[in-house]
Amino acid sequence: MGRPSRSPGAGTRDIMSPVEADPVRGRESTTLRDVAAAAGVHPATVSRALNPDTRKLVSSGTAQRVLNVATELGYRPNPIARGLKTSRSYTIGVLVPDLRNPLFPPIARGIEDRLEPAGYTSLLANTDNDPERERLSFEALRARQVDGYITASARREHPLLQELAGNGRPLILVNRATDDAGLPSVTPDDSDGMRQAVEHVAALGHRRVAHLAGPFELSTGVHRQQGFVRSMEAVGLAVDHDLIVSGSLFTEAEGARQCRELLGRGGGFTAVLAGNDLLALGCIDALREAGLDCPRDVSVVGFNDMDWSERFAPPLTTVRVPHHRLGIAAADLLLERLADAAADVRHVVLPVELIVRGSTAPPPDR
Amino acid sequence: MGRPSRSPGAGTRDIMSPVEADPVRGRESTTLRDVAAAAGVHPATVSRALNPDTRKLVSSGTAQRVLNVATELGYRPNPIARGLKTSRSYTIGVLVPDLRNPLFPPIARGIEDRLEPAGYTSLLANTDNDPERERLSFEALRARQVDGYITASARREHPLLQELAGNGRPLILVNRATDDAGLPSVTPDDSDGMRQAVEHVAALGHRRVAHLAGPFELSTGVHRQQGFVRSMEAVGLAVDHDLIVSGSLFTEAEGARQCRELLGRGGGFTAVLAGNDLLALGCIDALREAGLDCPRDVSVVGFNDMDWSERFAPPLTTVRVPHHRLGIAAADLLLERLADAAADVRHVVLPVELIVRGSTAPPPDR
DNA sequence: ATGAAAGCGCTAACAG
DNA sequence: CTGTTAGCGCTTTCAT
Repeated sequence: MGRPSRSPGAGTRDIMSPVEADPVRGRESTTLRDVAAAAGVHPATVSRALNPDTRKLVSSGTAQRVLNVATELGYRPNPIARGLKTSRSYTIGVLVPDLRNPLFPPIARGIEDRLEPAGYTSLLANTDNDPERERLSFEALRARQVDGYITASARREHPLLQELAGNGRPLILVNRATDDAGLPSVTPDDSDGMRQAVEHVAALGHRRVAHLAGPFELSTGVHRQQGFVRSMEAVGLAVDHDLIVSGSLFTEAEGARQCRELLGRGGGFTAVLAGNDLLALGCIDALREAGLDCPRDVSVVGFNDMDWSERFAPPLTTVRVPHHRLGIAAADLLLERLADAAADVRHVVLPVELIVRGSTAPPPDR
Repeated sequence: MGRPSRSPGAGTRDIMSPVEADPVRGRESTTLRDVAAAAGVHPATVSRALNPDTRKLVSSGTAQRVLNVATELGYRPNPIARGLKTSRSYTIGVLVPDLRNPLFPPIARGIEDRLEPAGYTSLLANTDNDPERERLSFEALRARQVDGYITASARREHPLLQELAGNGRPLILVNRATDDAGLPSVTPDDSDGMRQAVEHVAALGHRRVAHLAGPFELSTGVHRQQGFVRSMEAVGLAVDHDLIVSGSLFTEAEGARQCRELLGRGGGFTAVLAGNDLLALGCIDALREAGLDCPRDVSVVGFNDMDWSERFAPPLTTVRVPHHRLGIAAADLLLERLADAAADVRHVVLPVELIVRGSTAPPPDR
């Protein structure tokens, strides 16, 4: 307040509030035309002066003046109008199965962190892994004229995504990929994560190692399972197919069910590598139900390193997936294709890291 | 394919693919004009026929025909163009401090769940509790012509929000409120939650009860603190101001710091009621550092019932806040004001419920 | 009940 | 360098 630094000689209209040029009904925002009128130039000139890409088309004198007038008037370009003309909305659609799954907030955040400096905003939609809902969400986003999509909802076979790929707007897959390599993707190194987990329990002395597989229709489900099988062989452990139980969901309840099934098959395992953390959590519950302690009787390894896994009882040994960076990388890929629609289709695979905590220990003595 | 139901006499152009009227360059989507041309009516008529609110202005015959043609051509209205005309975007801006804070995903999800059936999409932005970032986010949302805002980022004194309130677009507060009651809000019953927590530990036999307060500039911080003081008095326990330690953040690190401060003051407490779960978690850590066990030596109660609190070591006794419903209610309030800008400013307070788990127990014997 | 015409705010040729 | 002229796709008077 009372700061004197206002340019004094801005004409003779100092009787009016200089900034509030609008009539009383007020809320109409100032438009390009208003700026043009105030600066004494044509609207098109204002447009050119205000857009960095075209600014060089206008004399730096007028450009400066226009800029000043614009800020003075508090001019805010209307991207809707611009979008109508340019058919770009500077909005991108982000689809996730469910934001409440702890995996997705960091991914979404990573996407936003990368997109925002580039002038893009993201429209987030939850699909609940429901194809119908997903289709609707894509429609809604498409209707909003998003410039591109990033989805974390891919299944290995996913006709809808194929279809969208030909749609004209770029589509990036994050966390999960389709079998068809036609779509750019950013995924964690699932099989290497499993390798680290296998080597860890093998080093602890476990020989009978079980795997709780994730859904087969998801890349994360199969890649981790494949990684498990291959790494077991690589470290010279027998792969007993009775010790691999398939799952249809990545949930705690499913993990518990799988674990019970495993136990029902006769058990005899001392370590369980789960397809993800929720499965691992459910597994630990089922073990406890059966009177088995983790890690004393059975070691359990998760996958993802979801938030607070270090606080669980026991603290979870798990493979850390850099979800935030997954989001950043996906946004990068999208930006790349937005700039050049013919850019190569890339598949970025991010390294993962085993975090050893309290849910793994040497096998019990015989 | 091959369906015969196409009006036969639509000219003589049956030599062209009937559906794919677009030239090969294809991806131009079909517009109102295309539908009009195909239906043999004026674009304005199509507009009227397609909009439920104006459909009655057109004969049911033409309306039906237009509708058919529209679906046949796969017509999708362009909300951008419509928005330019009507200055409504059917988009609402949602601001949260950080999506990675487990509080906010369920709120965001609740908002989406309620808004989507009403035809609205939400634009989500993270503010990191940074006023500058918040201002930028609001600008970005405003620029996108959102029809309204819901923010979970309110501080008790919040000039920016006051300012926005007069902005013409409705603004709803969720989870946290401002001191100024001028803005509609949906909040948990913070003081009642504290009452339940106080009564719980009192019933267990605790007399020396401490409070780790949340940030004073947040309504959740003060209301819980006030609830603490009042309820302590109500149950006849002394409020020792040495047992109330203020905090400046809702984080685990801050909770640990507060707890150490409490310990440094001489201790003598047997229960700690934390301003939220993260504070409680940090507190338990600091207790452990000091060689104290929760709940054997000190009982701890959190606030929020964040996901997986039942899995922590020890499972957290905490006050459950219905975050998803908070989001739904906030969306309701917004919809209400969108329909009637002069609707009363309401303040919805949602009930909360103490969930007793393993972090509370009777005080140790002397 | 429908058509004509204008325009939301902006950008993109095309002139000059 | 800057002004003219259209027009993005839709809605809305105003006529008819």
